[in-house]
Amino acid sequence: MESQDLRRAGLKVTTPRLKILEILAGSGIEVLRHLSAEDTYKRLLESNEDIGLATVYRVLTQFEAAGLVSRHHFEGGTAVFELNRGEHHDHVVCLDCGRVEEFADADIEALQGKAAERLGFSIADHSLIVYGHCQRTGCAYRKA
Amino acid sequence: MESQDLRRAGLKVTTPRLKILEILAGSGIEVLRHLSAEDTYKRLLESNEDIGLATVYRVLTQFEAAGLVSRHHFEGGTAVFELNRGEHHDHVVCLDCGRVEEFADADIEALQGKAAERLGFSIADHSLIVYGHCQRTGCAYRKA
DNA sequence: TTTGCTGCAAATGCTTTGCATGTAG
DNA sequence: CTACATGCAAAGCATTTGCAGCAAA
Repeated sequence: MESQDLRRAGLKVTTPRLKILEILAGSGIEVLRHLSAEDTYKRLLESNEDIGLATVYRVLTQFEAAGLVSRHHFEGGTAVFELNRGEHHDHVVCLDCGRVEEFADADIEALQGKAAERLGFSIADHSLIVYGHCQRTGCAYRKA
Repeated sequence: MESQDLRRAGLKVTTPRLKILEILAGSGIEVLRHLSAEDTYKRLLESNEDIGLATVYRVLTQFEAAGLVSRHHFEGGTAVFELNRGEHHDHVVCLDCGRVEEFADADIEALQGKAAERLGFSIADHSLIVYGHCQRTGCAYRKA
């Protein structure tokens, strides 16, 4: 039950929070994993939920603070959110169709860490995004 | 002469463009290498230049299109610009003082490339930003 | 009941644009 | 002279916030 996650995060269990968590968790489909606030809002409307956009932003921000979701800034001024599933990973974004794929590479992580240490930094976080073009059928239809 | 760079980029040589290029190039000091539009604008005012903020944005955007500068989105909603000096590099940003350091790592580049290819992407670009805390004297005074 | 949540509308911060004027080539 | 640049003010977007009403515990 998702209510547990909310309680554990010290948040009251409310409809908006449950529904948003559901939407983030429900779309197991990888292409739909990364949602903007607006995307999430639209999904809520489609589900006939009467939840304001401001609440969506508030809830997503709280989820982020609670460690339930991650916020990413892919290019285009709009932030996207994704449910945390434990393991860290980086992203590849298709410039044509917006498709987002994930990958994890321990070697890259290690090298990053070394580079930052060499400069006298203790690492708190990092963001690695590769932009490219995917060679998939159906590509380019989402951006249009 | 910097006018050459402008002409080569197909841009008319005007005072705003020259001054902005100067500011970006002039501050060889590494800490001052990454400037927001607002930062740049303030420098212009300090130099008694009567140039509007809108022009700063326009010029920086043109410079980016011409390949003269790169735009980065470090966390915080504000874009920063940096003069291109040929070699690609990544960034480490101090969360306390905002200091930005650069590093280049061919191994990371190669691994990124492989990861993206494995997913069926041809790479166009990428952004790697490490956030951390620098252990420097004077740290934490810039953010305040 | 009490504390914390929500919706709405207004405010914010960064960036872009329309338009009349100015200027490089 | 002509095309492109600039300045200013207004518009645009994504996101945040103030506040009165609501709801979870």
